Amino acid sequence: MTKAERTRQFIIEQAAPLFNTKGVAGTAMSDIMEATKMAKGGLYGHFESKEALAHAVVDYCLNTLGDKITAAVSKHKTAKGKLFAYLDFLSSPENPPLKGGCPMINFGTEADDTNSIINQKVKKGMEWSVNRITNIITEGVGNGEFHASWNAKEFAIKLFTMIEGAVLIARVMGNNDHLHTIIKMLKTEIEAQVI
Amino acid sequence: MTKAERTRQFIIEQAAPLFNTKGVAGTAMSDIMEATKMAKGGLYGHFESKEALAHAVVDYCLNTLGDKITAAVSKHKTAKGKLFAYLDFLSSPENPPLKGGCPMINFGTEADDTNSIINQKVKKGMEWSVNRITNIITEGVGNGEFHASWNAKEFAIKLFTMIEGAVLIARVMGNNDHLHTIIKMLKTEIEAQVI
DNA sequence: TTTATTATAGACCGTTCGGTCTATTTTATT
DNA sequence: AATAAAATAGACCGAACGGTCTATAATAAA
Repeated sequence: MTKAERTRQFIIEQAAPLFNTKGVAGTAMSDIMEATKMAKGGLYGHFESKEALAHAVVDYCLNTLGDKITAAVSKHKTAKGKLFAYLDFLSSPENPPLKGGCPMINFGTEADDTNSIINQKVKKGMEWSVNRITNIITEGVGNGEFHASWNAKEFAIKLFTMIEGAVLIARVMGNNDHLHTIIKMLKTEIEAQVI
Repeated sequence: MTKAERTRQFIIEQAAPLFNTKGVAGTAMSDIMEATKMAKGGLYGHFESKEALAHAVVDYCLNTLGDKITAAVSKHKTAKGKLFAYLDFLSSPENPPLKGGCPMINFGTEADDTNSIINQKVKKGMEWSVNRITNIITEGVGNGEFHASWNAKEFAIKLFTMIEGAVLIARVMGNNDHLHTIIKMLKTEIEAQVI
């Protein structure tokens, strides 16, 4: 890793929480100068525009989140264990994977009507998430852990939808009461499919 | 309604789709000047700041949405009919209640970390929404339409969470496939509680 | 119709925006 | 240690930002 690559990565990491909390439009390059303690020329030597930096930050946030989920999930061997780990991972926003909350919600909401490149990135992230959950369930059905009649894709959509909705609501409400309620319900539904 | 009141309302209505699609930070007063065909002085005669206009717009969006839902729901007499009307109302974003999507998602996401006044407004809107759904279910349980064992509050939270999640995902994905799946599932769950 | 009041246009203000450019420093190569 | 290359600081730029102010125009009251 060259110095340039390290500095580039450093900028992304410092900028990520700013973009994720204040939005792309709400974050100024001067904010990032302050966070990195770098001058303007230094930043623009690594990114040709604020837009380009925003793209790198979105990629970084999405990848970081995915990696952390993978780490949490892959600790378990059973499909049920993996699904529960996925849910538990999200239910402890005291130790949040990323400052500012879920980047799919934040960047997705800001970009949907105004920035097709970021919108596409988030879309891919969402598809990837649903597919990951679907695969875990399919696996569990395949090895006899869950009832064969369980519609993996449909429940994956339901789970992902409920999680995203609950995380959004938790952020706005400023507490995790509903989030915990939702996760409890999802766990009950999963449990009901265990043979 | 005085002229000033009418003009003020006109500005809010023209500004609402802008704030709701591009965000508060992403919308400039010059955008609103263009939309209203008014000069800067005209706008600032009715609102002391962009922030004050944003507050009025958030109130307007939330109230408009609430009114339209009320209108759709109150056409029906049974609790099941009301719940279905609520779901159907949201499942036709071809005829959206508001350009830019759900204002609770849009303003809630932008404001959660940066604007406590708007955050509070959205929070109230969410609590109002959950209460409204809870009341419909409680009513249905009370008049023997639904099973007495149904936990109204819990299902209301679940319904609202799934709807918000699904609307968010529909916006990012650019289609309503998952939204329809979710609504179908919710209708099935409601149906299962009908006596 | 005159008069008092209100609403509006648009020039203007200081600040901040994203972005450029060059001189200088730091790093890597030999 | 000398040199070539890369990285950085910060002055600078024009445009756009939110906001003010005053002269004028439209409205309402008499």
